[in-house]
Formats: sequence, structure tokens, C-alpha cells
Amino acid sequence: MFDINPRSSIPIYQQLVEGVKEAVARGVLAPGERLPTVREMAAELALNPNTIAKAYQKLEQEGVIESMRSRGTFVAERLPEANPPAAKATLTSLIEKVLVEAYHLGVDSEELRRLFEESLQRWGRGGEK
Amino acid sequence: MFDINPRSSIPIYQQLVEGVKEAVARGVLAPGERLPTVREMAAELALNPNTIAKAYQKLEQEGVIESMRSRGTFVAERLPEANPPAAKATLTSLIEKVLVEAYHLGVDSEELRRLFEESLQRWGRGGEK
Amino acid sequence: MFDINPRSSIPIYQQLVEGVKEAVARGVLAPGERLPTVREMAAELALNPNTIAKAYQKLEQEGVIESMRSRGTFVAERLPEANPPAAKATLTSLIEKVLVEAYHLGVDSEELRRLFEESLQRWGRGGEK
Amino acid sequence: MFDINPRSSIPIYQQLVEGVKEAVARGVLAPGERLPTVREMAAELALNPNTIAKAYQKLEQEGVIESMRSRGTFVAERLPEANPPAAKATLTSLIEKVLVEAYHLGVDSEELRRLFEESLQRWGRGGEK
DNA sequence: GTGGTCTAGACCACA
DNA sequence: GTGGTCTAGACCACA
Repeated sequence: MFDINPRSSIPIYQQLVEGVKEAVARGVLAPGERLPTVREMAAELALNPNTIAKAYQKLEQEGVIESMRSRGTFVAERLPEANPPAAKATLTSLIEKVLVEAYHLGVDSEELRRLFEESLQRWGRGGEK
Repeated sequence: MFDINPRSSIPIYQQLVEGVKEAVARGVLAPGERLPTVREMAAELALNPNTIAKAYQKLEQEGVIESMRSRGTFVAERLPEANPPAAKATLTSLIEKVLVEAYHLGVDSEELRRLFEESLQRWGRGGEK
Repeated sequence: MFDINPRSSIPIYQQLVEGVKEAVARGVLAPGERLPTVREMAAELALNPNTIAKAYQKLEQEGVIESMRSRGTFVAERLPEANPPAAKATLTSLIEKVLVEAYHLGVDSEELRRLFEESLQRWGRGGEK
Repeated sequence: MFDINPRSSIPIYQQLVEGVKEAVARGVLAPGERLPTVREMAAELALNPNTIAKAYQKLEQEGVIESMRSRGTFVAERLPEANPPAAKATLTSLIEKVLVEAYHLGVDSEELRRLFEESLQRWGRGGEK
């Protein structure tokens, strides 16, 4: 389900965090849905339970999931809004990194705009509203 | 020139790599322009020369700059295209990370498209073609 | 009556303990008043009876409620004073935690004093003597 | 320096978090001051370095300290303000817990006000501004 | 040398 | 059974 690369320079727990966030964003994991327990996930991915626990704790901290004592871990109900100006700043900064990368890969604005629209469309057929 | 934040969790050398790439992409550093030597840059930014050297190595690996033996380090002439399919794959993957982040920040497609266009426009008045 | 948040990191039984203590302190539950049985309370709050029982045990230990064998559980008559120096030490320690928190939240002494008075006034119109 | 009770039900890392926050609030640790390294602190308190690291990470997350890669860990410069309404809500809630406790310990408003002022005065001669 | 990550394995509070 | 904590010990990127 989540493909983890233990040799990557990106920490394993962070790969898991990103994987879960992507699954939620794509609607593969629905709000309220139960995640595997720490131990199940550890067995499935052949990782140490501590590593999974760390990822779950980060995800909880970000508000993506909620741990309920001795009941398990669940995808959080989506909170309506948060901090729009901060959200825009974060996204603009991410977008600018894409623009920098595009420049160095020799991809021009026209082509980049096309790739962006394609991703947005493909995504739309998935989970984003 | 490059604002480095030693408190950031992003390694300093990587901040420098990104700073140089952005400066080149924005046209602040022109192709063929000479960069400060490792020692100059280290003195200017009050950083360890090893850190600067590591950043320069990474930048050279990526083809952004070129060290010319004993003549100094220069911004590389822009290479035409390299590998279009690989470039597209890289960018699509980066764009998808933006989409994931947008979802979790509660920013919808419409708003995201607007932010993307804004960044693209603002950039256009800067250095990208 | 007691709003329990199963998502909180605070154990449910402890939320209940605090809820009962607050209700008693505010006069919502009067001394001598009968509390629901463990089973009633468990049904009402949709919680495990063990959790309620644990809360009742803690409350009895603290002298807030009294179980009278087979007649039920009652809010204890208020005991006159118990151990003044120990009480002061406990409260001073709690107050110091408020001061630490205030510092880190950037709230100065003046403002904190105002908040304290406000709470005290508001409370006065409720149950405390 | 920080007195840790390994038998307490409060996790050790959290005791450390509170200890450091109190030391900073009291001015025992000044902004910009260097904390012992994870290993030093672990040796001093006879704890596992992982436990110290967890406490430091929590503290960094709360903005109390800053870890600077391979330079060490420092008390953060105090950030001017943050979110005043949220701060007030947090403090009011904490204060109300003190009021509840005072009631059950048989301490009346008058006495509690005196204890609060005393703590505030004593503190004032320490580090709070 | 510094903080950060990861594993293996034990134990615990909670429900 | 669930997540959370803790230790012991190894390894790594960074500066």
C-alpha cells in the first residue's frame, strides 16, 4: 500500500507521513476510516513499530489522523478551514520551488502550465473536491 | 544575497543549493557569471567552507554551475533540454506534492489554480522565459 | 452533562473525574446529591463501565464522593479544611504552572492578574463561596 | 538541576519539558543560552539519550528552544506575541482548574487570591518581566 | 562532536 | 488489544 524505500535519504517515518497524507488527499483513505494498528503496519512494511508510531504521532500532530486510546487510529474528519493566508503563503512557496525546478529542467511556462492542468484533472477524478 | 537560516531543519548546504538555483532561475545570476570562491562565500555568509564546498559540488552535479579548474566557478550556460520525459515525470511528482499539501490546507482546486497562475505571472516579470 | 472527548490525550476516566469535581465546585452537583450508578452513567455517556468505575474510585479516594454500600453514590458533604499547609503547597504549585504557561504564551503579570480576577468573579456568581 | 522522578506517572520526557519551560520562565535559562547536549543531559540525569532527545524535540516544537545542527541546542529568543485570544483561553482554562482544586481543598477565594499574589510577587523577583 | 533516525525488545496505562 | 514510553545500542548526515 505505502511503498517505503529504506535506502532513501528521506527518513522512513517521513515517507510514511507523506504516503498517508497522499492517500487521504486522494480519497484512498476516507475521513473516519480506521488505519492499521501500529503493530499491523509494522509487520506489513517490515519496519519497527517505533518507526510507525513516530509517523502516526507526526500525522496526529498535523491533524491528519486521530489516535483514540485503545480503540485505534482513524483518519480525521476534515476540518473546514484553518489559516487561509498562511496556507496561501505555504503553497506559493511550494509552487515557486516547482518553477525553479522547471527552469533547470528546461521546461517552459507553457509546458509547465499543461503539466499542472493535467495533474489537477487526473486528481479530480480521484478524491479532491 | 542568499538568506541562510541556521535554525531551519533544512541543511544549510541545501538551503544554499536552492538559493543559487532560484537566483539563476530568476535571472539574478546570469549564465556565464562568476560565483564567489568557496572562501569568499564562506566569509560573506559566516559559514564553514566545507558547507559551501558541499553546496557547490551538488550544484555542479546538477549542471547548474561549472568549476573551471583554477579559473573559478561559473553559472552554466543553459542546456537546451536534456531528457524531456524524465523532466516531466519529476515535475509531475513535485506538482502532486503541491496538490496533497493544498488538500490538507483546505485550499480547493480553483484557488490553487489561481495561486499557480499568480506565481507564474509574477515570475514571468522576473527571469523565466 | 459531562462532555467527554474520546479524542483527547487526557484519559477518559480522568476527564470524568475533573468533570465531576468541577460540577461539585460550581454547585451544579450539591453535597448529598445522588450520582447516577456506574451502569447508568456508562449508558448515558456511551462509555465502558470499567472506565466509570475507575473514575468513581478516584473521586472517592479524593473525598469528593461517597459510596454507601448498596444505597448508591453521593456527593460528599464538604469537609471543613483537612490540611491547610498541604493545601497551600498544592495550590501554589498549580499556580506556578499557570505562571510558567503565561510566560511562554507572552502574557504579562498585569494581564494575568486581570484574567485571574475575571475567573474569580465569574465563578463567584456560580458556586464557590 | 532538573529533578526527575522516574516513578511518577508523568512521562520522564514531559517532566523534562516542564522543567526546562519553568527554568526559562524563571530566567534561570536565558534566551540564547546553550543547553547541555543530549548526551550530556542524559549522563547527568542517568537517562537514555533518546528520552532527552524526545523532550528537546517537544520543546523545539513548542518554540521554547532551537536545535542548531551540530552546534547544539539553545533557548529561543522570546517571540513577541503569538495568538492573544488563544493564549487567554488557555490560561483561563488553567485558572479554572486551580479554582476547582481550591474548592475541594477547602481554600476560599480570599485565601486563594492571597496565594496567587504571593506567587506572582515571588516570581517577579525571579525572571518574569 | 552534534542532533536525528532506526531497530529490538520490554513494560505500562487505558479501555 | 491499543497506543505510549523507555532503554540499549547502532548508525548517519551535518558542520
